[in-house]
Amino acid sequence: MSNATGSNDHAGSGKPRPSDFIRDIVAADLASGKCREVVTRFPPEPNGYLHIGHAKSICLNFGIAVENGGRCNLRMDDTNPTREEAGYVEAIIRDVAWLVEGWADHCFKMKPRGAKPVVTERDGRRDYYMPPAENVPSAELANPRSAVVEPFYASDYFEALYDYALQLIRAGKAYVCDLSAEEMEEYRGTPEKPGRESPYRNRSVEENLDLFQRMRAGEFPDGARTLRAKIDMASPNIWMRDPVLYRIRHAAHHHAGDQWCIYPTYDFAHCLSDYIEGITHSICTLEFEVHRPLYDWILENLNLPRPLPHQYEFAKLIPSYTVVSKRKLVQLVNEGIVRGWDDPRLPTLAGLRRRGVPAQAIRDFAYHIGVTKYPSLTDIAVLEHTIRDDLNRRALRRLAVLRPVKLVITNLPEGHREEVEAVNNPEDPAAGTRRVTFTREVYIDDQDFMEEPPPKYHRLRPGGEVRLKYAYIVRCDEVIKGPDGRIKELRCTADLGSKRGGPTANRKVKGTIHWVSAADSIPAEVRLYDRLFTVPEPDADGADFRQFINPNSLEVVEARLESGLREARANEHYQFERLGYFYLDPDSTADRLVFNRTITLRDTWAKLQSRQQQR
RNA sequence: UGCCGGAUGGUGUAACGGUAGCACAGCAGACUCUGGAUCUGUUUGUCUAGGUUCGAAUCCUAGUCCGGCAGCCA
Repeated sequence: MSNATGSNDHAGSGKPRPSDFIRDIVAADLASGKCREVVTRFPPEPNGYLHIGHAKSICLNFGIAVENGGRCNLRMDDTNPTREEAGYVEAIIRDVAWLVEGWADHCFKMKPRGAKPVVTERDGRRDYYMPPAENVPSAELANPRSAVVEPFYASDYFEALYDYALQLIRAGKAYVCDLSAEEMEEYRGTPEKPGRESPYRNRSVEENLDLFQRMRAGEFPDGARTLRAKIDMASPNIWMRDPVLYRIRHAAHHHAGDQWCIYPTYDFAHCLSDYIEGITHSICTLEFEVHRPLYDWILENLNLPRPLPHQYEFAKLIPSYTVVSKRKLVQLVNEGIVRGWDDPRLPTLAGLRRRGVPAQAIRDFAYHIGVTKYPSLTDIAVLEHTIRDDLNRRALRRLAVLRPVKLVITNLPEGHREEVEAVNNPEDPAAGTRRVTFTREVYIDDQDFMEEPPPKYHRLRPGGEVRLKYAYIVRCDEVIKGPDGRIKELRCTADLGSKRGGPTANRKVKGTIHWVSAADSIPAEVRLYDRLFTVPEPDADGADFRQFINPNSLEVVEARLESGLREARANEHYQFERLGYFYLDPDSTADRLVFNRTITLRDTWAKLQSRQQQR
């Protein structure tokens, strides 16, 4: 098939375009001429924050648009006024724009602010169509309060949906039902037993029309009546047993205001929203598979003039060592187990972003996990790998000491101070070098010295040698302890000829450790994050996931950073050498820096050590 | 036990009747002024039983196991 209009590069990763059963269908539809352009949509309900699971869906929907020169609409699936809030809409726009920026922003579609569907006559049939805004600068797409564009909203189609409901009634395919919720449940039957027809099922068209109009006019209380599709109460598929299309809810809507007291259900609104926007491929998760016959039934019974959208289902992401369900995320936030929706320990896009995870790494993750109909548990190590892989290439290297121990070089004069040259990124020579101040007294990390080290320990020990990165090889002569027995300082002598370019520079020593100048470094708060849960599936078998919370998911240390980090920038990713990747937190102030550890470096020593301990 | 869907190494995925491949994880080694990165090697797999075929992960039959569905949630 042709790539003429699409990118052959997946998600900006340089990897070949992916292939999966949905992309195969899209390619076949294009090849057969079943559709000429590809239009997808990402339809979150604005009642929570987007998370890594949504990222899979976003990458799928936007990816298909990018690869085929199509477009992808961001749509708020907001048909239930009692659950949804405008505040979430802004967060969703921000997260989506962040995730697709630089990759799919040209396919990312919103609509002119305030626009409603265009009404036309086609072949004597009334038609509603909601086109996207054209030529929108990407800054506007990323601005949740843009004056020119806004997302698509299912609630903008309420008038059209009402009209479609009227058409169904007139065709004798929908009726107003007076059964209470409890009665309806009873009439519905069970999966094994067919349901019974409602006594209101055979009302006349005129009576249905009258009643439905009065439902809209607010004549009945919540729950008094519903509009139902007239399909088949004996269907083996529960969703075909005269499903509810409209319910009465005397409640204001976050977007539509207070003009409605009847609201369409998901099943009625979703397929028609897709149609109205000209969606070709409506991609959703597996739990909607059994709804597909209803999706098709509604569209096919409306005599619509344009091509109909089709629904395809894939398995949603289940990541290990975290939870992703809206209810559980809300619980973590509301119970104060984490500090908010953007807590860096959460799998929310806002949390991952704050932690320092690049959007590219999330897109790479989506690429690696693939798309199938098999509901699998995905090892979070795959995400950790794509994060390290991306950050290794781009992060600026800096020196920082998390748990400082003083090291004094006795053969250097009091007040000695010099500058050494340090590499900014060994993966990227263009990143250049910088000067770092080296002094007689430095700090090293307490893990880099042991009085009685285990076998294979390559770092500093009494009488042992180690290289201070970019500076000298030092030998530990003496360990000075305070009255409490804790190490106060390490007294060392340096091999003064061992600096780069010096006569003994090429001497081999087992270990190289990082350091910062005692006098020239700056203090900072560093937040060390670990997985939020201690088990791969914290919510398996209906167990209370809170019992598996990792008590050490956050550790705060008072660190010392090389002084150049005073100018650390937000949005810049840093590697603190030998420690991991770090990212400036918005809690930082002018005189107090706060860093989040995005992720540690791969640590083969730690692995070796834990294996030794297990023996 | 109704309907819909699914099953390939430890995990995730590819192979579209023709050599079971890739990634992550693991293990072993090389290299290294990051125990990082990089490179090399390597352990482990087609749910079961029949059938069709020169040939089956793939097609057929039967079974097993797993997931989803009985909101006026999405």
